[in-house]
Formats: sequence, C-alpha cells, structure tokens
Amino acid sequence: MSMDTTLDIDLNINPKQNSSKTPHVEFEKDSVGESKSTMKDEPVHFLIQQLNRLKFENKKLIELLNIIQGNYYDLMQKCSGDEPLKTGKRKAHYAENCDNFVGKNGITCSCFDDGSTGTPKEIVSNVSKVYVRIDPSDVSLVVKDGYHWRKYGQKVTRDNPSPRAYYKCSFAPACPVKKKVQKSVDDPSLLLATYEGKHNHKSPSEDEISIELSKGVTEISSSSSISMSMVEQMASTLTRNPSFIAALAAAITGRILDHEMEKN
DNA sequence: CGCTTTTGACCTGCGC
DNA sequence: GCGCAGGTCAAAAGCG
Repeated sequence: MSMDTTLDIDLNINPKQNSSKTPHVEFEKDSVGESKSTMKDEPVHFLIQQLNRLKFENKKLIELLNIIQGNYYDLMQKCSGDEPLKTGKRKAHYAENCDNFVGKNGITCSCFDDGSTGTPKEIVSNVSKVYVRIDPSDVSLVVKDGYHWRKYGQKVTRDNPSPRAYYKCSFAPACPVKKKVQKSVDDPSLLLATYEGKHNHKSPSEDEISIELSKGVTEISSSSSISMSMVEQMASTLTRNPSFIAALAAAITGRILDHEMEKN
C-alpha cells in the first residue's frame, strides 16, 4: 500500500500546521485573555495585522491563479491544432486531449466543461486535472487533497502501462465527486489526478479552519470593528473554490520542489 | 469491528 | 450484433 516516499499534496489548510509563519487565531485567544488586565488594544492591532497579511496572501494567490490561467490558455492555444484522437474505440476523454500540461511549479491543473467540446470554460467547473510530481518508483497512486476518498476500482488502460485508480469521496454520504489517479504515460514521476463533480459538503480541513476562525473572531468581536462575517466569507470563498485549492497545491508543491532543488 | 483496499466479474458505450 | 475498452460493483482480504 502507500509508501513513505510518496510526495503527496496535503491540502490541509488547518492553520495549526503553519504556526511558524502564520500565527494562528487560537494564539490570539490567549492574547485576548491576557489583555483584559494589561493591554486592551493589543489583540485588535494584532488582528488588523493578521487581516492585512491575509489580504496580502490573498492577493498573491490571485496573482498565482492568473499566472496559472495564463499558462493554461497558452497551452490550450498550442494544443488546439493537434489531432483529436489517435486510436481506440471510445472517444478520447475531453480532458485527455490536453495531457501533459505541466507548469513551472511541476504541477498544474486544468478545468474543463461538461465534455462536449473540450474547450475551457469558467474556472469553476465539473472536471479538473491536477499533476503531482512523485517518486517514479512510487506505486501508491495517492494524492492527498483534504478530502476523504474510498478506492473502488483499479484498471490497467490500453494507452498506459501503469494502472488507473478510481476513488469516490467518502467524507459525506451521497457526495457525487469521483477522482481518477494515474501516472503520466510520458513521465512516470508525474501523477495525474482527474476530479469529476463538485463536493456537496465542506472539506474536513475547511470545517476546522471555519471553527477556529469563528472562535477567535467571536472572542474579540465586542471590542473590534473587524467583521466576523467578512473573515468567514473570505475563508469560505477561498476554500470552497476547487481552482484555489488546486492552485494552492501547485504553489505549495512548487515551493517544496524549489526548496529541494536549492538544497541539492 | 468497522473501514479501506484488492481484484475478478459485470455493465455500458462506441466503432466496425 | 459483436468485440473491445473504460468504468463500476461487490465479495473477500487486510489493517488499525
């Protein structure tokens, strides 16, 4: 089964795990408690600083998304003149016409419409692809993205010697989202995850972040002008967007890869 | 014990 | 209608 060498994308956005760089809301709770007797305005200033930093990070992520979108459309244009299908009885899957879209970060994602045309639509769509760089010897076919998946099948396809794994979202009952994971036929160090459908529930990590945000902001709401709903809305909007999650995965993994390359 | 994974069988859609 | 290939099902096995 899964090996320790797997380079999974863990999209768990629980701030607890990033405590070194992004102070956690829970930390503010302690400050709030302390402020009752000493520094009353400290938590407010701290939160404002937090909010400003979040805005900055948000801006950076939007820029990243724009870059990824730009790369995607460039590649789509290059791809548009290609032959549609080589062999096979079935029609090639719409997404398969655009394989090997690997971005600068080693990972990229593509979003497609319902499959009738193969042309890109809005960022929020039903099918998306994510490439993950892994150890070529790794056979686990696991891509962690914050959701819980149940494997229900594995098949060796005609055009690819490596098996394709089929997953269903098991976090919520009746969630229609499915995921296919297969190594790239050209590059065994690339794992291709194809997501179909939309989650009808929050991700486990999203639940955690929402709870923590609510906790922290509620405690200071009486003395602060910061709007809780605004913070929640920001978090909710970002974490509910599959493209944002994919872009975040790309950014995180890209940084990891860059860091590894610098070390080597 | 309950959840997940494995894997062979079965189903479905498409081309001939 | 037949064969092929991808997708899904479900029983058995594995695992914590």
